[in-house]
Amino acid sequence: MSVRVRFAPSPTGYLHVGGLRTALYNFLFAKKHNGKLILRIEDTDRTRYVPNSVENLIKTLAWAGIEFDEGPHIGGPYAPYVQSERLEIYRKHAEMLVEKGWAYYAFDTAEELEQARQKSPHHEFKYDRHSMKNQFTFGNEKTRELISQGIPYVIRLKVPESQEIRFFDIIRGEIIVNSKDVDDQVLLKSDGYPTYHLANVVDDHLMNITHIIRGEEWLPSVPKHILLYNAFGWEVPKLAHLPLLLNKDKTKLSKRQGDVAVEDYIEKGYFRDAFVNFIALLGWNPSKDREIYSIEELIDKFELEKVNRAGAIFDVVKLDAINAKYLYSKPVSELAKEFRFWVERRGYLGLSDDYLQKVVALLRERVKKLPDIMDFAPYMFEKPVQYDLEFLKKHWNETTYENMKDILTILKQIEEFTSEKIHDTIVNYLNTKNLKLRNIIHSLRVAITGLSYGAGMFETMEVLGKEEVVERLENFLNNVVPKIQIEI
RNA sequence: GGCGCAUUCGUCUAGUGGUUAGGACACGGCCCUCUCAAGGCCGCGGCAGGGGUUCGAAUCCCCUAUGCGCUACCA
Repeated sequence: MSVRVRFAPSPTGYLHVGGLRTALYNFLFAKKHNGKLILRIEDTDRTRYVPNSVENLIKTLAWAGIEFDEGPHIGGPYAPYVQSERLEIYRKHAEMLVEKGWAYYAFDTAEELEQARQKSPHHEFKYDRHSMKNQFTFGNEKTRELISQGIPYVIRLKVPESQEIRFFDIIRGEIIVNSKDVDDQVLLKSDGYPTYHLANVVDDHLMNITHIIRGEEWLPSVPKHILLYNAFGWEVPKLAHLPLLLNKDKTKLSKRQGDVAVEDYIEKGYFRDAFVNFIALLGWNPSKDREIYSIEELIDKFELEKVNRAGAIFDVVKLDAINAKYLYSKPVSELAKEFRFWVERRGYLGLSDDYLQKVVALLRERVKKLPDIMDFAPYMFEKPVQYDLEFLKKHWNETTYENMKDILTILKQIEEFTSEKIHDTIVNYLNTKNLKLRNIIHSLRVAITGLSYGAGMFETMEVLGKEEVVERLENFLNNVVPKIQIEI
């Protein structure tokens, strides 16, 4: 049978980076085996539904390069792909289970259950079908009567008293759980919606899913699912439970401790391929001495069997390093195109492609992310508004002003304003004064950029252009120096 | 509390009975140098602990510890 896998998120807002990794592994696995990737929306909790999150999810996944073969946005042979549109299917299956004796009606209210839970000291409450309000304690006749009267009810799974449930996980191997530790899970809620467990099992079967690849937090509920598959007489799909993505303190990755929404990282300017590359390597690694992989290579090398079992901490520092590697190796023309988006968003309009290319080429090795260039070197976009006086003080002496004035004069005479020409011109001048480059270059840098750091000074001047450089120097000498004279 | 899963440098990981336990990021030093980077070289640093099995264990088994997850009419 050909591979069919699914990504089944809840529409509760944004796409979590853990969700992206789950989606990515499903995607890689599907592509690797020429299978299909299905998007299924698990919106069975009406209280947590957030409008527009499905559109958002799809958009964000598309940003990462993950496209689906079937889903609510494109349809498919197993539609609908939104669980809230499949309510009758779940009800029918839940009732089928009751008929077969695998499930039963129960009438306990949420408050009653809550109270019962309060009584047990440490979360040790387990639903007792022999003492609470349900089909067994009430009898079939009364149960029918209550239902016909419209009394709210749920349908619960009748879990065997003591039975060994064993299953095989591709990543973790064989796992054995005794059914005495499994609760009589609610399958159909009193509002008519199914719980995750019922909907998931029914849909995975009806949609012919061959492999369930999902987060480790689902591992403890697999026994319930096995019981359901058995009750229906269905084959259990292959299982693979992925290790969790963790915060620095090793708890499950969550808000509060940093950004968890993929959108946050898009917003910060990480490259999609770098981000996907990073995420893919959290919990899986195809080799021992490489970490930069294109999506095609990831697909080619992906193996569920090689996925790690232990959780992985999401470390932004490492992400930055990988993003920087992409930044240093992508073609400048491509980067400039993308850079324009960020630049214009900050309100720097009307810059030429040529200029942006030069700026990127000059500064990309000094930052981690494309838009960081604007923070690192604002002077490439606007005239300096502040000057690093602390730094200037260290390099300024009684002759600096006159030297700089002379340099301004000779710079004006350069016809081809290239970094080599600028360099030679200034060095020649300094030689006549018996000075070294280091005696003037730092002050010059502050005068032109306002900062103590940046790309090579001559290259920077070339990119800024003669007119701009002259203007800045004149302004510095005529207007800035008099004002700051006392301080330096 | 119960059940489950996990445990190799600070972090991501390679490793599947015989390796000086490898790489990357981070960190430190040196080189390069007009600053800041990038790059090159060097260094720091790890098999949670204890028992077995074995000629030999990071690798297999058991125990302990620790961490995490689940324990909802949430997913």
